[in-house]
Amino acid sequence: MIIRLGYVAMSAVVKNASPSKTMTVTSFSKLLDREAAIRKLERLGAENLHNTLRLLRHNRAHDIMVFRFSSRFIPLIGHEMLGDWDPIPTLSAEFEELGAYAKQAGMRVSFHPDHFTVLSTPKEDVLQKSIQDLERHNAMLNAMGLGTEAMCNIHVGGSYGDKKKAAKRFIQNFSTLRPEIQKRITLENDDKTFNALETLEIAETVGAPMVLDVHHHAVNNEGEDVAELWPRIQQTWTNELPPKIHVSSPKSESDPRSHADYVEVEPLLSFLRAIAPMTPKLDIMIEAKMKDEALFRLMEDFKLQEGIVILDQASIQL
DNA sequence: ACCTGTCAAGTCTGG
DNA sequence: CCAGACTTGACAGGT
Repeated sequence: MIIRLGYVAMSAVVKNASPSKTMTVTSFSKLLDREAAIRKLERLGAENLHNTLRLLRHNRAHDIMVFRFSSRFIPLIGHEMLGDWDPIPTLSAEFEELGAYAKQAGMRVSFHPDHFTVLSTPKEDVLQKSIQDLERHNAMLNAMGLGTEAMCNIHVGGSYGDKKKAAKRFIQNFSTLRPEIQKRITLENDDKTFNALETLEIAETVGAPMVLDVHHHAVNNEGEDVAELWPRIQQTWTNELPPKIHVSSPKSESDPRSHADYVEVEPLLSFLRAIAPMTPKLDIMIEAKMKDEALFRLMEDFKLQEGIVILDQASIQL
């Protein structure tokens, strides 16, 4: 099994390279010249995209081929206060440069619209905002010139006291999305509501690939053996992409759901060894506080293990 | 330079 | 029905 490691949005190594500089509504409102205020938002967006390009260069220098973009590239995008302001065409040159770099380097990039995007919601306004959010993420990927291999990972959402009904609503709402958006969605099990098996069943129904979060599974399950679920999870990856999993370690015994600074190698390795015989390729997204620093430390830990071939700075063979 | 409270968005819990 | 927690990086305003 060939495994590639990646990390999320920002670097612990590259300094002053935030991909999510922002502006609050309060400070935007204080600016008297609205046009100038909007230009400022666009400048922040350009800066975030430029910093992200710096991160991609850093990634390439360290053989990191898997990366998730920040969902906060453009401050206040979608806020009702800004009406029909559409900064994506304004920033098309920056988006294009970023996408071209990723594509040329053969990197796997993605988005993870955050928990305000909920397709299981019973509220029409929340649903519409969620769809708009997905549309914006899709538009950014298109502006980067990337195809449907660059995907948006989301959770199923809340249960509203009746998980079965919520799941049905998710499936119904998903089916109303434009096909282009549908093709770009992956579904991830969460740490409180929709567990791995429930998420898998929904993913199978709507035909979306499932991203397994091993840590979420550890804190939200009904006794399922995740290695036993794996063949079904893997089968949701019908496109050419290798399956992707999320990996992190619990912060502490008293706070098992929070993410630790680094990733424990042992529990990860036992899962990887269990699925290796049936999995030719796997991409791992590391979700640790120390970001790429955690990735490098995990690689050091892999080097000390038996039966692992180190392929380069960010990938191994097992 | 450093510290603390606050922040667009949604959901859930508890009062 | 409403306030606060959840979670997170970064702003904003203070010293």
